[in-house]
Amino acid sequence: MTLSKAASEFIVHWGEMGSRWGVNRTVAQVHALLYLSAGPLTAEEIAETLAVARSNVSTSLHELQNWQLVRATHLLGDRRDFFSTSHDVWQLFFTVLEQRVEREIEPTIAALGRLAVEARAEKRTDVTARIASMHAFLQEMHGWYQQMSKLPPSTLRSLVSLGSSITKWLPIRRKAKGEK
Amino acid sequence: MTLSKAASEFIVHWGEMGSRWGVNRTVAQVHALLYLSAGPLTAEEIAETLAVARSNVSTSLHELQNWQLVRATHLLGDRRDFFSTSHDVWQLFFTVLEQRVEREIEPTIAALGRLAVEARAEKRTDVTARIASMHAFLQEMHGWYQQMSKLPPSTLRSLVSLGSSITKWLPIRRKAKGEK
DNA sequence: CTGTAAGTTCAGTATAAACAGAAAGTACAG
DNA sequence: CTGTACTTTCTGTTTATACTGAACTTACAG
Repeated sequence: MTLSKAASEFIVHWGEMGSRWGVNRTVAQVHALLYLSAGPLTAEEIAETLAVARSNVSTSLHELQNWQLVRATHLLGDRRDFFSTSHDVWQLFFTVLEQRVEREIEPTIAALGRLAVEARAEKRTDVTARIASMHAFLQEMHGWYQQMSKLPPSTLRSLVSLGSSITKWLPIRRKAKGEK
Repeated sequence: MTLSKAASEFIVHWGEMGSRWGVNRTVAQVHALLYLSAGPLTAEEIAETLAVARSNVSTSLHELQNWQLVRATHLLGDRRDFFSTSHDVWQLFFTVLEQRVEREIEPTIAALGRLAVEARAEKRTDVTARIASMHAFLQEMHGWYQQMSKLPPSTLRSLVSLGSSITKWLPIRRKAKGEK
């Protein structure tokens, strides 16, 4: 399979973006290719198109499957695995978000909770306060994320398209005297 | 300066988190140290505390200053630079967000805009649609981000603590017949 | 069984990034 | 000026990770 110029540039750019966000370049490129592809592809096709080793594609596809971003499908009378990803960008976004929250944010919150207790035991008041602030912040954001993730996608999209005009609907909140 | 166990673990964890999100480990550790520190520190102190080369600290501090996360201050009669960062987690979060949006998201949106035009010219209808969807998604999120970033911090924090209950305040929205 | 096509795992190599240490630069005190 | 304290820049080395190619495994057709 040969790529159009635009497709190829898209894939290259996606690979670079991946690198900047801690995602393996090949993994990101494989995902980008599947995203652009009209139908499922075999590992062989992916390796040829991206000009990387078959083994590298195998590993990357496993990684993407672990991230729940790619799934394998089969054709009657064909032993090969066919791989595909969602074309729904919102869904992709939430999958990645969900995975990163689960793998990185939640363990970090747990760790900070422990560290705050530890710091307090060490009587380092300032350090304790700093760790606790970070912990509280992550917990608050996480709580918000969890509530948002439970809303139906259509509501979520409405909230995003409303933007800051959402504040118009809220009960009026004014700063009390002396409140900073 | 010697670190308490909790402080040291916090810094190590922060360094690891940095790595996973495409931030240099030392850069993340220096920032974590400054975050925990009650007052400004010299590069020398930072290098000793983290046990890394002075030159590495110098580079990392420059990087952090480019990211607007750290600033240098001075003491009368002291030629050394003293470095510090905000202790306000929300502010730190928004600074990082702002920088990453500026450096990565905005250029990506621009690139996708160009690629969508290019794909259309190549008459690759499916690829065009896929690139355009990604472009539209990023634009929508970016628009939302921009509006949110203009709200006063207190309003923003209220929105986060409201969570999904915000939907209660919205004009009732029901799915029209046949709407999916 | 045997051969072939597909998929996976593994060991070694290559690459890019991080890092240290040395060298150079800068600012100022005396 | 000269020496010292501090900072930056540069070069070579180290390290971590990505990646390849080969060996190995599995499944199945003939």
